[in-house]
Amino acid sequence: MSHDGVIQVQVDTLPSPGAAGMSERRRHRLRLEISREASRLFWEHGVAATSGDRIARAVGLSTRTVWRHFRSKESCAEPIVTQGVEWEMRMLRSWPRHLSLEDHLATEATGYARAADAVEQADTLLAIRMIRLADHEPAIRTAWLMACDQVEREMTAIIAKRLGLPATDLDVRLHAAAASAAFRVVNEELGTAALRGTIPPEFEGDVIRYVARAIRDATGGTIGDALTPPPTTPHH
Amino acid sequence: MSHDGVIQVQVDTLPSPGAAGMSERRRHRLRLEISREASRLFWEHGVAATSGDRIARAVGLSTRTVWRHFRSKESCAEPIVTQGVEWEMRMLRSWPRHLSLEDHLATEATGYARAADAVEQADTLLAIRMIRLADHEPAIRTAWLMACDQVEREMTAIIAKRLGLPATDLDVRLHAAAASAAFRVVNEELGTAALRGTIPPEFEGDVIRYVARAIRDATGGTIGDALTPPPTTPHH
DNA sequence: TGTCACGATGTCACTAAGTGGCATTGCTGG
DNA sequence: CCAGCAATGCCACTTAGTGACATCGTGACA
Repeated sequence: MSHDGVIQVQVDTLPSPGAAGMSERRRHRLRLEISREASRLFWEHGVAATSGDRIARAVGLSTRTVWRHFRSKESCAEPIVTQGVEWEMRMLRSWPRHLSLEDHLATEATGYARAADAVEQADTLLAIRMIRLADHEPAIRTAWLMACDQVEREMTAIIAKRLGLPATDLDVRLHAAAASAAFRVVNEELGTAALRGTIPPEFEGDVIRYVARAIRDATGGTIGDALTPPPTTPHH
Repeated sequence: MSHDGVIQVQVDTLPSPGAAGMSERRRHRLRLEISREASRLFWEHGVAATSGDRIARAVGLSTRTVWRHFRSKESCAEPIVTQGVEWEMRMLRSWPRHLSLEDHLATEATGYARAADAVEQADTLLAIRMIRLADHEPAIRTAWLMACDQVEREMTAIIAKRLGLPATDLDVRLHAAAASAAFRVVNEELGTAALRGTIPPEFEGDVIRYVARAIRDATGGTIGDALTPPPTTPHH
């Protein structure tokens, strides 16, 4: 694999005119906009009944341009789905060494709840719907699994850094895989719950603690504790 | 989702003429045969350069028939990939309550090593190659992730049974997800190692024990121990 | 201000992935 | 030997996705 066993797929963007091209930001926004319309159409009419043409028309672009930004119809769902887990990723990325996972999640989550605006909330709803669609639409499931794949990569980097080990270390990869899998399951559960309008009993009271415990369990207890401030004492 | 939050995708077979049609066995064998040729071609020429026509010609069928058995080009890789993890699934399915995971894997693995014939070994090699191809070919990665998805389902059922909990239980799903993720990573690592012809240091001596420990860790220690013979004492 | 450069988009022709419909084959029980 | 039925083949068709080239918009610079 790319470098010693770490699976590395170019996830979506085409050969990426990104570097020297359209500002990353603008490109990203456009992709997101297309993804919004695509997701809406997928949800309303199903994937099969939503053609590339229709997506393009909905967003006011030529079909060709849509294909310039997405390699396939399904992948149009990816940005919305990815964004749906982005804040969780941000949380993990900003997890300082001197906090336990529970504490960090708790502080971040409250901050986020305040910050979320209407557009973000609508996007989150779309993301949830896509995850749910993934149930019966294999094409969308692919997008969801790809997003989870991304999460796993991030998680690998974070865990590697936290333990002071290389990202190729097998234990690191195992923990990252297990932790992100736990994350995925909780997300699926939360998603369906949100659509049903009910909260599953396990989450009563405190989702944060549940997530933190899930990750702690999935990593055999290795990931979750606060580490002593000086960055030289990983206890592996 | 299909029934309360458990993601359930019809993984590959078309609307399945299976029930009243071609004997399951024959259908399965044919799919496997197509998958063999497809995988070989994917490996030798890449996915993009392998058309449905070519696969059909290679296996001696009309293109139309190939599409009758597979919903997409990529999914042609699935049977081979799935079969690559099948024996592991068989192992887990046959895990009796009174053995620890280590002990069970140890006994089963030796039995399997003896039983594997030439065709099986060739298929396994193909499977490994597909997993490796998944690195750079998103289409194939999908197949691999789908296979892992299947493993997770099986794992869910097994764990549920072992713990005496419903398969929809959140803890069960979390453990299953974490365990099968660990499984996946080990498989990826073993695959690349096998192609390199070297054995990663972590596996020195005893892969079995490593796998067992990985699963034990990923489930926070819940899955792995022997349970006392009477089926009424899950210690959760 | 004009124009030059360049990247994004549009247009159109084309390849290839799948699907629907119907004819043909081949097996199986009577 | 025939009736019936599932599997396959064949052909026409739709649609996802690409390549090549024209056009447009914008920003830098004389």
